[in-house]
Amino acid sequence: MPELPEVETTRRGIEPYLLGHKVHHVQIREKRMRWPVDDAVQKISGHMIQGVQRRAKYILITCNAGTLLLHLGMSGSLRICPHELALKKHDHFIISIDGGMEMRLHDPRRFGAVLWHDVSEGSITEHPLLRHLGPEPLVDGFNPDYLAASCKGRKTSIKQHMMNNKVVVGVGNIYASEALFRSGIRPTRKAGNIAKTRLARLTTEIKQVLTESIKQGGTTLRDFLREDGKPGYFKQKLNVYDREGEPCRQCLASIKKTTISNRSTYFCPKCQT
DNA sequence: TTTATAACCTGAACGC
DNA sequence: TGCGTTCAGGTTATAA
Repeated sequence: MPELPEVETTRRGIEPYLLGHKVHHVQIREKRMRWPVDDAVQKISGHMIQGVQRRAKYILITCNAGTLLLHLGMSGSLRICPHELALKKHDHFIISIDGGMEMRLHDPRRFGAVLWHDVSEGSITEHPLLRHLGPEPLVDGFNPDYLAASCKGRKTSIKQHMMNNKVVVGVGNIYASEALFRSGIRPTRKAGNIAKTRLARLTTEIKQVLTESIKQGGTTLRDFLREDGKPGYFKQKLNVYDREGEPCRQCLASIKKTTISNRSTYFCPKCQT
């Protein structure tokens, strides 16, 4: 569910409550997540939080004992709230901070993850889940030359290619469709069969759509809420995602829906070739 | 090596 | 109302 803008919105929301604050208590209410939650995550307890960062869709909460890795999966959200607020079903993991506040991970589908990377295990960038990730989409390393090189000889669809975390991180199902629409590229087109000028455009549009969405606080489709429980406002800006049968905002043609590797994919049959 | 598919899980929406 | 079916924003492990 949450894509990069949602995760970044969440990160920015929780950072002021965590950074420089001491963790008083850690509560694991449900161990059955993507991977079993190890008791080692308790090690953050008693430490002052020194960093709240993001890598791909992982949120990294660092103290001098190690780093807590959080992933929101498809249905996860983080919320900052006072200790007294009643717990909800699917509040699986809780960090109590000084001042009576808590950060709660709520994740009905439990595709999310809560992991501990101890300082003794070396740099967090060498964590098995992070080590092989491609570049962040908003950095200079993700550019037309890089994307063109990555596409060369690839027979898979451009949409699948851009959703591959080894190519570039953080581009999920919504923004893949949106960036391809803005670029005029049909999602089913083979990655290795697209002119470099068009890939250059795609590079720009990926950066653009993600940046715009972050400014709007992410996309709320069903259950994404920001750290303060409010929705994001980017949905109103979507051109194709979840708009099957509705008129294209550019040419009025009916938006089509197809399936690429079991994921719903939306495009305009006239604007995207 | 690359690509496609199955699997993880709950809940909302829909049709009958 | 109730039941069954389908679908959902992600990622890894396994198979082809």
